[in-house]
Amino acid sequence: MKEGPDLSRIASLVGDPARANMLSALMSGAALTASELALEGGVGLPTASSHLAKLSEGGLVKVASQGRHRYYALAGSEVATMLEAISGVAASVGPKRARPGPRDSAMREARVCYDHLAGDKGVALFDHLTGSKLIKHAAQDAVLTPRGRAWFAEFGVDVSVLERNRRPLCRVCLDWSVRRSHLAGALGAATLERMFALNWARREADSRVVRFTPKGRAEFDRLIRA
Amino acid sequence: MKEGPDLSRIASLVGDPARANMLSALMSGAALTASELALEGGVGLPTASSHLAKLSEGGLVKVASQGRHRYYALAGSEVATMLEAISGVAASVGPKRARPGPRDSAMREARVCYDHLAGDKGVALFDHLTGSKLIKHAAQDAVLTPRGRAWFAEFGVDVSVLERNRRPLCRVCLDWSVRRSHLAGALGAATLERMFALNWARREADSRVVRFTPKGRAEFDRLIRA
DNA sequence: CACATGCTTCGACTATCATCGAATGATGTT
DNA sequence: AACATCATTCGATGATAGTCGAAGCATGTG
Repeated sequence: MKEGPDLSRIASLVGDPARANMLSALMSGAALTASELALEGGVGLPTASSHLAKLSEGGLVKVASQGRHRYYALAGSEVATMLEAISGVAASVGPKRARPGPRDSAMREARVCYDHLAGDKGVALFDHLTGSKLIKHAAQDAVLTPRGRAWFAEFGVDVSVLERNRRPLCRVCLDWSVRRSHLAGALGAATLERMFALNWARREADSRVVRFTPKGRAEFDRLIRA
Repeated sequence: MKEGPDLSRIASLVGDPARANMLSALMSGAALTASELALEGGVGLPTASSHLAKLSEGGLVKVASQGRHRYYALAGSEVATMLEAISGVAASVGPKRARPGPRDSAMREARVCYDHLAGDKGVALFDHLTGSKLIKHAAQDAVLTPRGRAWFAEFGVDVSVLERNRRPLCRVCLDWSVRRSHLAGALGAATLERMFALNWARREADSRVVRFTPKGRAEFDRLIRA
């Protein structure tokens, strides 16, 4: 009863929510670790590992061991094209967003993407950073300008400390709710952390939603308007 | 934990083998009935109905009631594009045909596609029909030439009887094993039936495989070589 | 009106698979 | 060498979803 080019084999790999989220995260082109993908998928580490084994076995992702990390990435552009095509159908035939729901709109406004800020707020911040020439955006990466370094220092993020870390300072991430980029990497993480420390926002329990306080919202607006 | 454009929702629809086979069958562009799709999917009628309800609900297929038949077709070109993209990945990353298995190779050689002959044998027949100008192939349909009518009469198929039926005489169907067309419609069905009657082949139990007898194989070769 | 055909719904069963806790392996750090 | 971190494997559990038989609808035919 088996049929030709195994459509269902590939589609069922994408058909699991956790795996679909992982693949979406990899659509940015970046290579992510198993732990990062576990968070993206909203599952535990063992589960994620199992999923990644299946994706790898199925030829959708490739893995590169590097130290004690294992970096996963999409296997090729064909896979990315396929995911885009599926997204297209999902968006067109599945408005399904009849009643977005409170949780959903909150996710669109601000959410955690691994450890940095995504959603409208994340994109707004990124736009300001590029618009004011505080960072220079090039392809998958971005570099901090001298003025940007000062700007972050004033905000309370010590860039020089971050640079001692192995983790890339600036990364760019694409999210689904807006078709735009936001800041990732060590700097993105530190920025979100700083916002939490300043009590501008806090993370909702058991969710990726970031909920801003009224004060935080005002301060944030002032920050990116300056 | 829900994510953006619901990738997994769409992909899981395609992720079931029965549904994937149904969708593949619909890739020909033709509208098929629930019964036909049940055969394509290799499942019973109740199961197929359930699947079709899901596909319809999910926006992948549209349905048109016409008398006591319900004709299912792909919802749009976007869906077809997506299926092609998935097929592309399936074909490229999933040769997976390491050990095709006996059943599989038999399926490739000759199988029933609803009620007509598909696989290598079906394609070979179709090639002969077009090559010898016995039928003229145009898009989704085909028309029988006068010489073709005589050819089928000699083979033992009375075309004029078939024409009294409501069912289209000539249809063209695309199959997965070869990327080519074979003959469907009332004429395709009658041809296969005639081959069974001549004892050239018989249908394997609980399968779509058509197994040719040695004599049948020789006769068939002679038929399409003449 | 009875009957046949095509399809859907219902109910029950089953198998597959996603999930996580705990343990193990692998690599880098102190 | 001891420890910490990242990741995988194993084992057990639970839920989802595919499957079909039987019955119910709907539509066409004698």
